[in-house]
Amino acid sequence: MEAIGEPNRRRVVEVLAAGERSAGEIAAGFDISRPAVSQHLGVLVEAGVLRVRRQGRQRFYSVDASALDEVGDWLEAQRGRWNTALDALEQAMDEGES
Amino acid sequence: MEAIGEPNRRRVVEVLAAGERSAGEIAAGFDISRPAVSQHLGVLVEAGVLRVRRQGRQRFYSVDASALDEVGDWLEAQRGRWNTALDALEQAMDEGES
DNA sequence: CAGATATGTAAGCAGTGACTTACGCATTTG
DNA sequence: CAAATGCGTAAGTCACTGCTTACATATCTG
Repeated sequence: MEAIGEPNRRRVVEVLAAGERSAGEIAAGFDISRPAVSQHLGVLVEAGVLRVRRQGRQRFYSVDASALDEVGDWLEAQRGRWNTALDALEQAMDEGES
Repeated sequence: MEAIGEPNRRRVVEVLAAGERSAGEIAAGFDISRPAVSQHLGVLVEAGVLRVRRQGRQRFYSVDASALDEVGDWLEAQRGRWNTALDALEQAMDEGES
């Protein structure tokens, strides 16, 4: 789930949150080249965050609903790590201020 | 505040949460070389997360209490970014499931 | 069928960041 | 004062990652 650490990929997810879009439509909203976006899409699909639906010569991407949980868990894990440090700090500070 | 994104640096903060330590003491707890730790310490000081106190030939590092807030803010900002995406997603899912 | 369209893939470049070794500088110690 | 100790700095390596420019592939369209 490290896939969602990249800003552009986060944006892709945000865009797709509004609904299914074709690769071209998605890429149109970015300044980077279309292949670059395509690569990001590939990473996200690989990570299970997105799904692809082929229709004719187009490919429609959408967020995999089940990924919601995973993303949430990942977020929590990230938070948890820091909270470990923060908690220790706060505690130390409180004690030290005596 | 990007400084605290690196795992080893996070560990440094955790270690220092227990109290002030000399550079050598800190480095002893890591597998990487002493200079590498020194560099991490430098970054953290530069970022305002740590303070240094020179005493003789030793340098004692400790967490800067005021950094607590900044770290917290940074964490919140990170969360916020993702929540933007997550909120949109959840909303879209809820609507879509009709 | 030939050309256009929609998209992925390959290959390579460039920036970044963490790490290592080597070295320099101050401070303590015998 | 010379050696030892505690650290930081310099310089260079390496891996990773995102980007770009070709190029390949599949599908429509006239």
